[in-house]
Amino acid sequence: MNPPSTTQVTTRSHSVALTADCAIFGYSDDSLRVLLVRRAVEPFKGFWVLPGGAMQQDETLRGTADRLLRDLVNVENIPIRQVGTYSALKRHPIRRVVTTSYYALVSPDDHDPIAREHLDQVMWCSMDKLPELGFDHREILDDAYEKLKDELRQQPLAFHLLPESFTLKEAQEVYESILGEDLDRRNFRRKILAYDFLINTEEKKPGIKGGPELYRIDDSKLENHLQ
Amino acid sequence: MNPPSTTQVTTRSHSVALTADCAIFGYSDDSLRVLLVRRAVEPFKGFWVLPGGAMQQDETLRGTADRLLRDLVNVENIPIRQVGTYSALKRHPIRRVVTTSYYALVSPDDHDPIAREHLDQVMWCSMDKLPELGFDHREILDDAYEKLKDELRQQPLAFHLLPESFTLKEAQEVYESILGEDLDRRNFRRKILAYDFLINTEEKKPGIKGGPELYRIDDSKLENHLQ
DNA sequence: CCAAAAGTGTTTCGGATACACCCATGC
DNA sequence: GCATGGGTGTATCCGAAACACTTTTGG
Repeated sequence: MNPPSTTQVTTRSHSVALTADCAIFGYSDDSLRVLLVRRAVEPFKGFWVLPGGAMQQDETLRGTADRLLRDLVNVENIPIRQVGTYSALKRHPIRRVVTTSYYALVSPDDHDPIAREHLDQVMWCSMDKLPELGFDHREILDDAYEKLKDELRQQPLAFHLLPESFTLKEAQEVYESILGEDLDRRNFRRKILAYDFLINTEEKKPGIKGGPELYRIDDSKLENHLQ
Repeated sequence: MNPPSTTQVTTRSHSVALTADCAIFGYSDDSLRVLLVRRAVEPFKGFWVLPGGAMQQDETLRGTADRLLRDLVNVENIPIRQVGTYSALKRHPIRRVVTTSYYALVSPDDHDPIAREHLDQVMWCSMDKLPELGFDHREILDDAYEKLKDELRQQPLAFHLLPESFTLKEAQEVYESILGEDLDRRNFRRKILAYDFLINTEEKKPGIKGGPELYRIDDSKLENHLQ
């Protein structure tokens, strides 16, 4: 049995690299998607992976994740949550890399830019059709997706995946594709209309039979429901 | 906007130390307790902190946490969960230390040994009477406690805090002190007896009016309910 | 005008809560 | 024997789930 000296940092750092990896979720073309990037160098050259980067000296891990989001999708102040930290010995085949993962939710209003420039190196990949991922990113992504599902059941997060105005049907479809289950239309409407952050714009979405009403979010009120 | 090169580990490690800190919870003398150790060196010399240690070269963070538990309370194979990773720039005043926190639940059958030897450096501190903690350990402990509460509401974790045999009243008291609310006796009994992992030992606990029945856990069945 | 989708209310069910009496034991 | 705590069953409440018809619009 050791004395409490175990509480000190007694050992040298073995040049462990610290990184942040980010599962950036979006919703488009009727499916939940995650942003993947293609590795340009070994190891796992040519594999798709979650975007990630090394934590800089003057940065927190959260700061690293924020920076990735700025660089890749040019957004700030969107919901982002820490998921977990992965430290298996051989998760990176060459050197010791410990990574902390986050997930983030971006609206389709924001996630166009990058797609045009690096079509061959970046993709919004449907969660139904994931390729093999490099490193342990499949496990990291699965954990992030599970956490997203857990949180969505407890708070109305999914609206961050919708454009500025949307129909309730569209909101329901986002919920359904994240949770992977069908929801009753009337129960769903009742439930989310019970919140006070949905504003009926009094406009109707053209081009769709039935003439569905468009809603938008009162951001300041939505914040009361988060966390 | 950066190209996907952000996905590579391009920067040098700045000798960031990686540690694991552990909120080890136990239940004794009618209250939920957490194991604290007293810092023997600067910074925060003399302050109480959560037990923690540096991740070794051949170790995962989880391995570090397991080692702490072996050294401090001499237990293995008890429930342990990762809570979060803390990377604020000045959380350690001298060097950069990033820590990943865990919480663990130990039974009173296990948590005697250390207390005798290092009475002045280790204590099982009631969660109601926490001293000021060094570093950001108060925040880490609060987060761990919140996570414990969340998980307890969803799965029957608290039995790991009880001795081998116990009365339902004792189990209820553990639940009540973790959740911080009073529970109805009959509803509580109904709920946990509905699980199949409680075995009535047919013995009664002596020395208590009413002659309460003693129960024990069928570990293999309990496992079905965890995670 | 007809097909497709949107909008709306009520009933039912199940789990959680509230609650009161009898029984066993310690002193 | 009496005070204290243990053990048990039922009525109620509330949120979730199930369910069908009318209205609006596009073609």
